[in-house]
Amino acid sequence: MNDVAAAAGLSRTTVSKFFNGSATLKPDTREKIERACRALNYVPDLHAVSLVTGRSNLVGVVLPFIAEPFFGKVLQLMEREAAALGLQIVIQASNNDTRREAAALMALRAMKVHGIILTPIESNDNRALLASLQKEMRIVFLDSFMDENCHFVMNDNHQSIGLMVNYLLSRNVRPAYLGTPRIANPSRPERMAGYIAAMKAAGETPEVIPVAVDTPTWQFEAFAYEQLLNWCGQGGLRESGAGAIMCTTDRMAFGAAKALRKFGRHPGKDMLLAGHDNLDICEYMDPQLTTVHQDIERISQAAMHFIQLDPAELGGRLYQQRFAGRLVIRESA
Amino acid sequence: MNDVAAAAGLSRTTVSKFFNGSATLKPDTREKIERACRALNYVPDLHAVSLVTGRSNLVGVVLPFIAEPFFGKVLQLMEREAAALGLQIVIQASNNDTRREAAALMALRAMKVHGIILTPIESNDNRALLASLQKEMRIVFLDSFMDENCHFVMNDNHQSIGLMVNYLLSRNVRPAYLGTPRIANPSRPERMAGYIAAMKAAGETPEVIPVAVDTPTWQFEAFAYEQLLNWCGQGGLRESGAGAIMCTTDRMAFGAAKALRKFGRHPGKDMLLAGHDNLDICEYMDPQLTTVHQDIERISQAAMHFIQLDPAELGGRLYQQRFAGRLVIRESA
DNA sequence: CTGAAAGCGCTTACAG
DNA sequence: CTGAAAGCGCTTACAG
Repeated sequence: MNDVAAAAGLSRTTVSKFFNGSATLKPDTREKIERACRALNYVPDLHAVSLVTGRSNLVGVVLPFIAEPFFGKVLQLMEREAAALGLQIVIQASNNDTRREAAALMALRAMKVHGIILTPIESNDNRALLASLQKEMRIVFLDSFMDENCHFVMNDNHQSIGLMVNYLLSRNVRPAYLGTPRIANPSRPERMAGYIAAMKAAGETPEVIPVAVDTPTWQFEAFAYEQLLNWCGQGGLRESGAGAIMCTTDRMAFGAAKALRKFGRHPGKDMLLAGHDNLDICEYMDPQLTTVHQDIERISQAAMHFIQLDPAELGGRLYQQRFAGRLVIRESA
Repeated sequence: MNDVAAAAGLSRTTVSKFFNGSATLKPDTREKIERACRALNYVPDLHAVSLVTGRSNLVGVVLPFIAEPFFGKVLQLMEREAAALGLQIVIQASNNDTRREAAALMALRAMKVHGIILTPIESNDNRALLASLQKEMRIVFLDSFMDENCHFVMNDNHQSIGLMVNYLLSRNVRPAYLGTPRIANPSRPERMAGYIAAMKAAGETPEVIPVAVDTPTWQFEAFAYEQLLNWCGQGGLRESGAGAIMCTTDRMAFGAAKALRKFGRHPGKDMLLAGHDNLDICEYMDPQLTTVHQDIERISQAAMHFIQLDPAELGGRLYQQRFAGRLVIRESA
């Protein structure tokens, strides 16, 4: 910066003002600085800036897994938002390990990140840590949270599940429900409750497919495949009278389809099948998967919007947003 | 840090040594410091550390897209490596836009990142920028590069494609080849050359499916679907005599399967179908996709290994690694 | 609109 | 093994 100031024949203060967007600089001065920067290939040292200002242009994102298609898409959308705001994303995966999650959070704190976007693991291990962190920095929960007393952005599960139940009923089939493994809070109970409520509202008896092993796995396809195989093996298909299997995620529907085929069924023909999320790959499954689109565009936008929000604007209120899903009808139902 | 030093009754120098892993501290001293840190909930300010040391624990990763399943998986694996090395990943997506790519690179430079892992866009726009950046910082190319004069880690395309050609020939079918859209350099020409070479070596005539519009798209499924639809529509299926469609990526195989079905073919039965990469979803396609597994575990590891390598260890040599693929036989071929 | 000065929280020789 | 001092590259009142 000294060099730039010297080359431009100005003081460091003036150069600093230039980078902080001061409107009081003469066009002439600006140009001199721009020229000097270009000549010296100068870019301000962000660590020095962060040290003195006490904040950085970094935003931390902590997700259970990065390669999970839903999270991958959300991350990509958030990156676009971040870039537009001049923010950089530091990405960490907790890998469903509470210690990794805690370490990631602490590292982000040491970096004085602008804020944190977090999809927490379903566990109480980091409850205290999170509670104290929430006091000193901006933290918004995405898709999942510990308790209602936080900022969050997520899908409107009640609405989106209701949409699918009613659509399936309108096709004159009774959907049996296959729920998520024990990982996503509060989406798991919310979606289940949404299914039950919508069925009852329509005067139908809900049928939740029993889950043999309720381990907190992220292998949705394998989980659904095994649970449904089990159910079919025990005569569930015969006894149930359900005309559709309604899954809480697309990935589960992919596993369910495989299990149905194994039992000689043709998903979309003699047994309707529905997912939830609208992953890109749905269009290329056979049959193409009918699902509900989560509004990940707005979810991602809202999360990043919160990060750059001046806390004063919230006026002490909690930032809590739920976005409505949209039915996407394809071949499977 | 002053507070910690005071609380522990020591000087800042000593506390600093503690964090920099000096072995010359008395156990007694260490414990005092640890206690003080815990009491004060202290973590060193990384920006101050970076400012004075001139380097950070940040590593920049620039990919064309984050939600691309292959990149998502690689990113996840790299994050795990980074965490183990005490590094943090700053992720940026170029979105196939050279200006975004240039901006990402400059931002990473301003952050004094430890190094950059880059999958460049196929374009010459940032050639000069990259050349100058390569001189001042560690940059390793992943899966793709501009010219051979760089550090890179990637799949051994010649080997992996040859593997599939020979497998298909061993099943007594002649594979026609559907190549990647114009985006991946040098993988696209390498794989094509690998196919042609393997066919010729086996005494067979190569058959490359002509591509109508060679736009640089990342919509692999849609691209393959359209190209194959075109080809089938023009009687390619009838005239070719090929017994298998060999695709350069799994995602293309998904699109190809859809096109084949549209023309009344049954992938895996009356027309074999093969992919490349071994995405997780392959197992849940119908038919399950036969493919070749890219060794993304080692590719990711090697990339991160390079980042934390002391340049002196290279002794001026280029770090260039190609990893062999592995055949994964399922139902489609 | 511009300049001189203090300070952000650390590390690193250097001296003891 | 520990302490006093300088300095990393910026920003921010403050004075002109």
